[in-house]
Amino acid sequence: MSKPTLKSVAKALGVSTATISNAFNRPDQLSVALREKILTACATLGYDGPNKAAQSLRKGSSGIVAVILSDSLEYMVSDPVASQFLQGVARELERQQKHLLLFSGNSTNLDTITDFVDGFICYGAPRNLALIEQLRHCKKRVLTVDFDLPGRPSVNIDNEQAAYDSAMAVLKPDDIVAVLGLRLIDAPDSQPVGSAPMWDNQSSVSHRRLDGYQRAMEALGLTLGTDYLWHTPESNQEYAAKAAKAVLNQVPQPSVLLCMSDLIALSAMRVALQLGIRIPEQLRVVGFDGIEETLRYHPTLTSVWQFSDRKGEAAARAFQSGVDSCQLLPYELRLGESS
Amino acid sequence: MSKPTLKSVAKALGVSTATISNAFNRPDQLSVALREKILTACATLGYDGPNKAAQSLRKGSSGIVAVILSDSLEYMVSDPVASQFLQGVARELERQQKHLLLFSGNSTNLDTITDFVDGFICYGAPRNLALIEQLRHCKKRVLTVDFDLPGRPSVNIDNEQAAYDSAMAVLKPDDIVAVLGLRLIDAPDSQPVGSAPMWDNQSSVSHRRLDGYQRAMEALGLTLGTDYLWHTPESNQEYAAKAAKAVLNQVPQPSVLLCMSDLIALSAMRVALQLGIRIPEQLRVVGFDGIEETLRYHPTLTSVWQFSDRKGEAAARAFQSGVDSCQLLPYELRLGESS
DNA sequence: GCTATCATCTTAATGCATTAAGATATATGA
DNA sequence: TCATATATCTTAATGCATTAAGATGATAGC
Repeated sequence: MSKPTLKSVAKALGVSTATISNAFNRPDQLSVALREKILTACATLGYDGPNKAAQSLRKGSSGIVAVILSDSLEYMVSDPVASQFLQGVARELERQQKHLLLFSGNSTNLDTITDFVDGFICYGAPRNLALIEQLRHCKKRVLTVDFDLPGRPSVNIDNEQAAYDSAMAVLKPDDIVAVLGLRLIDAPDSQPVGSAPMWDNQSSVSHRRLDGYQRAMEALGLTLGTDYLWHTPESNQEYAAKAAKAVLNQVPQPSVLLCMSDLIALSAMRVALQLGIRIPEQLRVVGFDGIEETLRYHPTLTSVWQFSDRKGEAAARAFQSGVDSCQLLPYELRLGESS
Repeated sequence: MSKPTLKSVAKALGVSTATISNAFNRPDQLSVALREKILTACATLGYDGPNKAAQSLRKGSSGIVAVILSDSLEYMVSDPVASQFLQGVARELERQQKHLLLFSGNSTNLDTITDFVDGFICYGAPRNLALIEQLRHCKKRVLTVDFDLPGRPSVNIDNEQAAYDSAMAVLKPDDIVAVLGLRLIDAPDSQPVGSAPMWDNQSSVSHRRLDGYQRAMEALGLTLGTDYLWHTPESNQEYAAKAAKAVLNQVPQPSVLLCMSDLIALSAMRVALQLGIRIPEQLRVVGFDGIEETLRYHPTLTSVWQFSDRKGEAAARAFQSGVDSCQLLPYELRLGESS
């Protein structure tokens, strides 16, 4: 005996397939008695409802939402900001009774899964540029987070303004400023951005934040020295430490470190302490993101809290809603002992 | 104009649908010239290959493999052992050109996705017992890791033997032994297992490891005191610290701590040092898993390395192979400064 | 008693593709 | 030259279900 299908069940009961389908999908379309009968029959026959793949083919939607992570799964999962975001998405999707398909931004090909999903929530610009092209032309719903795709809805915070706010809260007129963690393309190690920068053409959040930092500096008549702006390939301990070490050994020594993430800021503070630099007396540090770990660390970090989990929820909701607007979420500047 | 389909493309070119299908799936079934023509026509028409959902329906396989995590996504992602495993699975699946669908062990219902996937790789016993029942009767391929399901293939290490080995390498005839991290069901906080234990009926790895620890103790004529065996709900800092504190304050004080994970062991060592207990002079500690963090910590930990990433790869390979055997992977006992 | 309405069920078209088996035409070998 | 093999393409059955529109009989209203 082969697997039971709508058809086989219908035949077994001597009713039409439409009726069986209705028994599962539109109970008001048939009598209660018959429905009961059908349902019990299904149970004994081992039929557990309409095949979802066929359903998806017919209805044109599967209930699966793909989340495209900018980098590899492994990296994303280890980054507290990203995994918070993921948790938020997962939570909201669960509410909607939908499913989450994780997709790496390193992948080359979207259309292995496009047909299975209702659309894509794209978190950050995918590492693989080909993916961006594919997302542009994708026929399914696409919502971006932390980066923009022309004509697509997005969820973000005002990175420029937030960076400006945090810098303004910390900077003084005679500061020497360094910025850590600008994200360049195809630069595999930490390095100074230099005078001929390989600008990231994807308008990543780090560039928006840099804009904000620089606006604040201009407001105070400060300039950013060439070797005081560093790229890091990822927000991790080692890359950040390398950049921090280099920058803190510059002459003159920076008095303020504006960082693109809390992880980078934490790492930089550790380096500073190792170098015997006192925080905040000799060096003030500003982070970005707002992660729990900064609360347990001393000195606590001045940072922009963007509540990534809520961002995840908002993204999943916006995806579901079908609205095509670009949503800006609130952020919160929290002053810590580091400034 | 609606979306192009196999049919519409066929009509546009004046050939049969079979030919179009063959152009994509079986190039040897048609002339090179026609194939070229079809492919370019598809490009201009905006048809990018057969719909995968329909394909999956027809072929009966989708190329998507679901990984069921024992706990919530959030927890799994924060546990280095689990996320290592995940990385391994992701890596191997990528090689196979398959896709990874992450599924939480807290979920209640499998059949929302069953029809979309080729099967399940189940990592640890799902928190939600209903899932286990569903996996038992699941018609798709199911492979388990770190726990067993009758009649299903599995990938694991010999937890009992590994635990035995590590304990034998550390224990001395007059030791006072404590065991930390047995996993009970439905016990939400750290607690002594006590004399009337709520045994975990799922043959979790922690029980196998306990078996090994106890076999080693018996071999040396040692017994495990009632309050020297503690449950923790998860392998995290707080739960572990609570258990460790309690156990280390027992009289007589334990001289050996056999832990169910490295995370627990690390946490226990921190507690011990805080209590002024010297390691390994006054207390020897044994972990389980083998995680990078233990290498950076001093004293380094004696532990069983089970190489979770390789386990992930092995699982994905075994899943793909279709073989129904229960595979035991090698482990490695590494002695550290903690013993 | 007759028609309009309603509840209940069926028919049949449809979604998008795969694939075994059949149909042509062309090339091959003796 | 004729029969056979080969290359190339088509037919039609199939996978599993949804859903608008039609059929049937029962109920209600007048």
